[in-house]
Amino acid sequence: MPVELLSAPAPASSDLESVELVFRLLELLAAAHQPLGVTEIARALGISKPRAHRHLRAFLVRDYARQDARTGGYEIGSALVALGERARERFDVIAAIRPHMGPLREATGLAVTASALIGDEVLVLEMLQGMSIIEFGVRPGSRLDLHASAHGLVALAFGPPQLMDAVTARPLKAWTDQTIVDPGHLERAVAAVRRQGWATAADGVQVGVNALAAPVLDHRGLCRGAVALVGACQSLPAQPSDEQRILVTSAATAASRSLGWRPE
Amino acid sequence: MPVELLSAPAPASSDLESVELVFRLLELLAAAHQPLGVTEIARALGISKPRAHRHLRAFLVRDYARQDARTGGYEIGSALVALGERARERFDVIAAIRPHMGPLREATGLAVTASALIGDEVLVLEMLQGMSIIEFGVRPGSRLDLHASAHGLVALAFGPPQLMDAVTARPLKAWTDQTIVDPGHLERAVAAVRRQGWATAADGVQVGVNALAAPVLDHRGLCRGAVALVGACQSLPAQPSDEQRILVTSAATAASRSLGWRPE
DNA sequence: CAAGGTGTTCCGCTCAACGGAATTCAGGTT
DNA sequence: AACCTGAATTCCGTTGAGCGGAACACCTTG
Repeated sequence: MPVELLSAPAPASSDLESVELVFRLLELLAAAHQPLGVTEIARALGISKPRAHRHLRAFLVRDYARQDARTGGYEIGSALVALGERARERFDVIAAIRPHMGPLREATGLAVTASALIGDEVLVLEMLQGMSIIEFGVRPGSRLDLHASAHGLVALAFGPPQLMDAVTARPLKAWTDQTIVDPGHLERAVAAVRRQGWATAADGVQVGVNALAAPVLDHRGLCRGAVALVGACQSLPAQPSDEQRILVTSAATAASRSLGWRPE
Repeated sequence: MPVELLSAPAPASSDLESVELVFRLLELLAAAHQPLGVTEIARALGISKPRAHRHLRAFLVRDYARQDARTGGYEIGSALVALGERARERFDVIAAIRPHMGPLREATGLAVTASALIGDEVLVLEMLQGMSIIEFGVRPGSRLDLHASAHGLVALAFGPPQLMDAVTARPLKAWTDQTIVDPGHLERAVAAVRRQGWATAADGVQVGVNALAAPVLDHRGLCRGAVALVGACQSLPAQPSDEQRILVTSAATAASRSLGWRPE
């Protein structure tokens, strides 16, 4: 089972409560591991049974939910698979990285992740499981903290300069006691990443877990995302082997080239 | 660019127009290739500008949309990536098939697709691109016709018997003049698939395109989905090579085993 | 600097959508 | 077979969430 490395989804509110409800219902269905009954759903969302039922019916006609033929329970529908894929495609870095992920996994035996830099967030778009008995990984769709993850450090080092301001504006969350929380310390770490062209973040989010990331740049030299290896500290040490470093950076370089990036 | 093999999404209506609107807006954003302005969106959906704006704001707070910092345009947000992934995970066949897709692609050089049998639909969950210059494929999230695709024939042959009734209840759509449209013909084709353990569907959906599919079965011997190769008829002939057949069927068998299936 | 295009906010009105109650259905249990 | 129990579903009269026209602020562009 993959270790969860994602930051908690921020609960939010707005007017337009009806829209809010649609999203809460979608998320409830997506999180459920089995079909849910109307009553159950109504209770979970704090709404009346007729309301839940009406909404579910509206979900059904567009395939955002499906109804189990035997039990009558409701579960998440296939429309979301298509929609999620469309959303993912839009972040076109993934197309550039994908072809290099498989070989990277074969060569290292470790989990491989690809992330994109969207606004001032690092979003994990794809993951291939490693080959060890105990699996690590980050789920696609997770957002990674800029100061605590290897993906994030790469983004800070090679992404737009205002990223750093956005991060230091808020206090840095200490996921573990190894997480960088001091802005000065972070500046130095990022400078080092910029110099060496890759980042690690041993114990940054989860003790015992390390990642090794390298930036994917586009034709203008802007950082569009990153490729990373993820593994236990024993297989992916804080000082990674030359081989590991070279494999990751050359995968990232290859992906960058297919985005039109050219060295110097 | 991948050839589109998907059946057209059925437009649908229900009461609860507010829910409908949320979905139409999501789909519009997902389909767009660039950020859209409020006015543009309002026009496309046939609603007033304030309404569009209010809805978009509600989308923003939950990350179902994001606003481009420079232009102020709206585009699809990261929440959908996570949601789509969750939806996909739920169809657990994919976890069983995934590990065998990469090697299959390496061995054949063709595109590899994985599908699940959800209710009486075949849903494409994952695709790896082939290695030829011209790419074929089916987008994840697409639904395939049972009578016209290799995935579908496998589902008919190894899935629940009532599937066939569901299919023959409606007239069979002729995608090309090679598509099987006669129920009797379909019965015989399915019987053949059941005997040989794999299916092809040359020109079934698109002239010049063929697929070779084999079933993935669970611990009870029920068909849960399929793995398939997709390619041009010249690289994947109507009568596939022994090598191709063996590669696909053994990948499917391996996936079946990991779902608990045991031979005999 | 007016003219025409954006995005955004305000506010009074209205009908879409709500919830309580009634109804139907499925599956036990006596 | 009759009776229950707890589920899903439908009905319908009521009402406030959310609508749209109008106003506003902010850009370009001629």
